[in-house]
Amino acid sequence: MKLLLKIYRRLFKHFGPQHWWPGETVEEIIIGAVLTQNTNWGNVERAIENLKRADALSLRKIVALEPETLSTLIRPSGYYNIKAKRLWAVADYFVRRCDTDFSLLETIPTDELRGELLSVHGVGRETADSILLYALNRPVFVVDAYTLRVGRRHGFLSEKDDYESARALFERSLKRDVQLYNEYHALLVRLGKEYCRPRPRCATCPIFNRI
DNA sequence: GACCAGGCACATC
DNA sequence: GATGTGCATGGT
Repeated sequence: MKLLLKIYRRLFKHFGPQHWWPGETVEEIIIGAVLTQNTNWGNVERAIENLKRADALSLRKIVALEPETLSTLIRPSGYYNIKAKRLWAVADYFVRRCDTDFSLLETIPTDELRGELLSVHGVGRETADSILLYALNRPVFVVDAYTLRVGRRHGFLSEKDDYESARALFERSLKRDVQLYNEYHALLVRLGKEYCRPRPRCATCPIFNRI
């Protein structure tokens, strides 16, 4: 069996399903994908809670907010001035593109949609791919800091691997499956948080030591 | 107090 | 194309 599938099965057996993305609606997932950039998810939840209380947890509401109001609401998620601009740009894109009726995007090829997202200010590869996979159910493998750290430390990625080469490895090693990509990424984050931290280095990884 | 957290744009070489 | 820097809150 392929190594990456074997690793997935071990992770799943050890941790169980992770129930990602932790968001109630498509729009909440998109908003969270921007707010979580280089930021602890707990802080993102506070920001989302603020938006909810202000009845502004929707892309249409966000484009209508004053910049200062938006940055104040999302303040707990950090980088709030920058993220206010990014979140507004993403909201503006989806409002213009489909008026937040996401079913209208279903006929657009994934690569094309990815290109559009990457052209939006504040949307890089991980944010684009998180939106594609978790909000729009496209089979794109999301790479992040955890993926690279786990992969390099345990030898299935090299130091020279970057975002795109890591994504290519996962996508050619696994069947093209939204649910599999969803769960796998979430499990890698879980492993990265609990065991595969920057320091101290984990001496007894419960997953990889037994492969 | 240091380190970390589900990145990105921009400047500079 | 590679590398460095600013952005900021809140938990450990």
